[in-house]
Amino acid sequence: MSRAEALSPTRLKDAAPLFAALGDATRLGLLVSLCSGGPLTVTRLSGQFDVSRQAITKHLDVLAEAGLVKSSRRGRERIWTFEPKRLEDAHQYLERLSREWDVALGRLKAFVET
Amino acid sequence: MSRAEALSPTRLKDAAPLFAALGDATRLGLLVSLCSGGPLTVTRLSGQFDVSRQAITKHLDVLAEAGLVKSSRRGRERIWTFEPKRLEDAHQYLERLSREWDVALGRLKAFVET
DNA sequence: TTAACATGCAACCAGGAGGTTACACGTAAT
DNA sequence: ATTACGTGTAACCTCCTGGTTGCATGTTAA
Repeated sequence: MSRAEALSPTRLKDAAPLFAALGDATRLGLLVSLCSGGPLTVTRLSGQFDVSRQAITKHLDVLAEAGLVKSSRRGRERIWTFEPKRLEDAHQYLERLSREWDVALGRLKAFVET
Repeated sequence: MSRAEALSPTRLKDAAPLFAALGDATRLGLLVSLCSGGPLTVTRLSGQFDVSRQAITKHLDVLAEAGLVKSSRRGRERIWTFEPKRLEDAHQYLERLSREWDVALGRLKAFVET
């Protein structure tokens, strides 16, 4: 594995869990809250949604597993914060795909013109 | 709904199904195949994966539902092609999120400096 | 016209995802 | 010291997802 590959997963297949984590309306809502509302606690977050605190905890665990959020304890409460790095990864995956597409289009154009 | 909103869904929540469609390794593989390998038929595609043709069909249906692929009949076979538009949408959703994050950081910085 | 091929459709199955309720436990506030 | 609060854990439920097999149907080729 090269250094470039170590920085962010090379294979597109590795992006699947990341996109899966983004593929839920509640989780996207949580990300937006943490983005714009700053670090928040679980009970605070669950006040903004129609599901129980425990359900929100599960969603946050999924986001944490994907590296999209991070948590830290402070006294009896746990603070959740947004983690922008992995979002950049997802961004790059999409760009890689569309680049591949553009290359294919280029090949097609070259073929047609022959 | 403004014209800009009509072009691509406004609410981030609407992005969930799109990301969910991307959140599966097999489906990402299909997209890559269709991107770089050009339009392909179902049986042709299923040759590249370890699952049955019917399973691949289901995945293609999911991708089509999300607007990521398109299909057309030609004789007895159905040709599947990549559809780059929605990928651009996903791209924009991610950018919107990170922009929101940057704005929040800016607010924090302004607050600290006061 | 028959045989081979590509697809469509339906039934079915196992496991995981998203949700709930109930309760235990540590920490803060009065 | 007691009460209130925030969280963690566990059991449970339902529904969807990803997968299978079997068979029917339409289309091309020999």
